[in-house]
Amino acid sequence: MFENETLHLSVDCVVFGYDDDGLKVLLINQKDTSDGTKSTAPMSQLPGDLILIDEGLDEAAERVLYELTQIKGVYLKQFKAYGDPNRVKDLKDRSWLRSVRANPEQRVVTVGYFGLVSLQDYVPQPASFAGGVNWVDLQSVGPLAFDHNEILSGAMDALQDQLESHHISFELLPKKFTLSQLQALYEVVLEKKFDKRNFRKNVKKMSHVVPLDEKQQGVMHKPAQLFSFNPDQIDE
Amino acid sequence: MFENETLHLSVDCVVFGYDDDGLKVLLINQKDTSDGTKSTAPMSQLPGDLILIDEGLDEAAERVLYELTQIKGVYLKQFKAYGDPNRVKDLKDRSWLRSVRANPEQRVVTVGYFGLVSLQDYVPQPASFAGGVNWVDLQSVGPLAFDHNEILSGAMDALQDQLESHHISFELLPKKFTLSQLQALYEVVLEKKFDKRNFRKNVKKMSHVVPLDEKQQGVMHKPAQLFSFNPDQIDE
DNA sequence: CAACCTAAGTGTTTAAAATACACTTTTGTT
DNA sequence: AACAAAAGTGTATTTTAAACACTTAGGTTG
Repeated sequence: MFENETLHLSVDCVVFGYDDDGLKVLLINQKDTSDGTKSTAPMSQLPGDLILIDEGLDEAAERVLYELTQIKGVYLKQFKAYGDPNRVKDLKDRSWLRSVRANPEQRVVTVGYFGLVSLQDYVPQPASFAGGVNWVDLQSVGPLAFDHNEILSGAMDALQDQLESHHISFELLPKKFTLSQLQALYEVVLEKKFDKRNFRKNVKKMSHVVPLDEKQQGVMHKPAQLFSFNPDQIDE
Repeated sequence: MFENETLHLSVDCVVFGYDDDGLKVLLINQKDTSDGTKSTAPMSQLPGDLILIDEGLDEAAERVLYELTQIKGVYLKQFKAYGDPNRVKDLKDRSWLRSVRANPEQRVVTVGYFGLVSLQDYVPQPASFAGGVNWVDLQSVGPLAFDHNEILSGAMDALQDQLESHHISFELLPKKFTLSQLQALYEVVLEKKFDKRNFRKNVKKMSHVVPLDEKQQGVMHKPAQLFSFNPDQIDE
C-alpha cells in the first residue's frame, strides 16, 4: 500500500491577501502532466512542497512559498498538521504526483501554515514572476488538489480565531490605512457587521493603532485620516 | 549530519490530570540504558513514539499513549508540530536514543497532542500497569528529554486558550462534580482567582451544566450539590 | 460657482455584563 | 451543645456593549 516504509513531510501555505475588494487566497496551478497520459483537468492547489532534511518547519514554509510564488517576508504561522494516511492517494491527484515525485505513492504528512499579506503594499504581484500563480476570491475557490480545501478551511478558522487576539489584522492592510479599511477587513474576515461609531470607539482605545498627520488623497469624498500600527505599543 | 535522507514523525502526548490537589502531567521515565555506557542520569519525558506508516496522527497519539501508559479513551487534541532539525540531537538525549532507535541520528519531527483526564474517575492508575509512569505536579516538573519542556509549555498555552471556549473543563473533572471543584479547576488552569458568587452566576447561565438531585457525601461540612455536564446542550 | 455625490466623522442614551462585597446554612466532629 | 468547615445566596456599582442619525470635507458635474 505504501511504496516503502518511509514517510515524507511537507508544508502547505494558505496565504490570505486582502485589498479593498476583498479577501483572496493564493493558489497555484499544477502544470500539465507531460507524460502523455490523458491527464485529468489541471487542478489548483495551495503552494506547498516537501521539506528538506535539514530545515526547520517555519523555514521550510518560507522557502517553499518563495520558490513557488516569489513571495517572501510575509507573516506566516503554523496552524495544524494533516496526517490522514490516504491524503495524497486520491485518484484525481495521481497523475500530477507521478509527474513531480520520485515516489508518488509515498505517504505525505503536511504541516499547514497560514500567511497574511496586504495586496496594496509589500507584495510584488506574484503573477508577474511565476506562471500559474493566482489570487482567488475566497468565494470562488473550487475543488483543490489533495485535502487542500480542508486545509484552507482550517486556515480560515485559525485566522478568525486569532484576528482579534493576536493583532494580526495589520498584516493584511497597507502600512497606512483608514479606519474604514480596518473595519471592512474585520467584517470580511469575521463575517459579521460592526457599527461604525462603536467600532471606532474601540479602536481608539488600542494604543498600538496610531493616528498619522496625514490624509487620504485622490478620493472623491471627504478624505479619511490615516493610521498605522505600532507593534511596540501593544498593551493588554 | 543526518544519518540518511529520511525523516521520522512521532507524536508526543501531554496528558493533564486533575484532582482536588491540583493539575498534574503524565510523564514516563526512560529506562536505564543497558549498553554499558556510563549513562547520564535517567530522564523523564512525555509519552511519545514514532507513528506507524499506515496510521493517522490522532490514531497514533491514542495508540502510543495506550502502549506507554495503558491510558485510553481520553480527550486528546493536536495542538502543534515541533520540527527543529536538531530537536533530538542534544547530548543529553544521545544514549537513550541509541538504546531504543534503529537510527538514533535520524531527524524526528513530532506532533504534540494534549490530553485531559479526571484523576478521580475513568483512569486506572497507570502506575499499576506500566512501570515508570508518573503523575507529576506541574510545578515540580524538572528538565525533560529533548524539547519536551517546550512542548509541555505549548500544551499548557493551548489548554488555557481553549478551556473556556471549547467546553473541555469537564474532561478534567469527575462525572459528578461540585461548583467549587469547577471553580478550583478554572483557578488552577487559568492561574487567577474568581469571585465565588459571580462564578456561580455565570455557570448557572450555561445550560450544559446540569444540576443533579444528589449531594456530596461524607464531607465534614455542608454537602455541596452535584452537577454534571450535558454535551447535547451546548448553546453559544 | 452652485448643486450634488460620496464616504468620513462624531455623542448620547439604554441595556447588559462584570465586579465588589459578607452573612447564613448544613453537615460532621468534639 | 458548641464548633469547624465549606456551601450557598443577593444587591448595588461600575464597566462595557449596543443602538441610533446627522454634519462635514473634498471632488465632480453642469
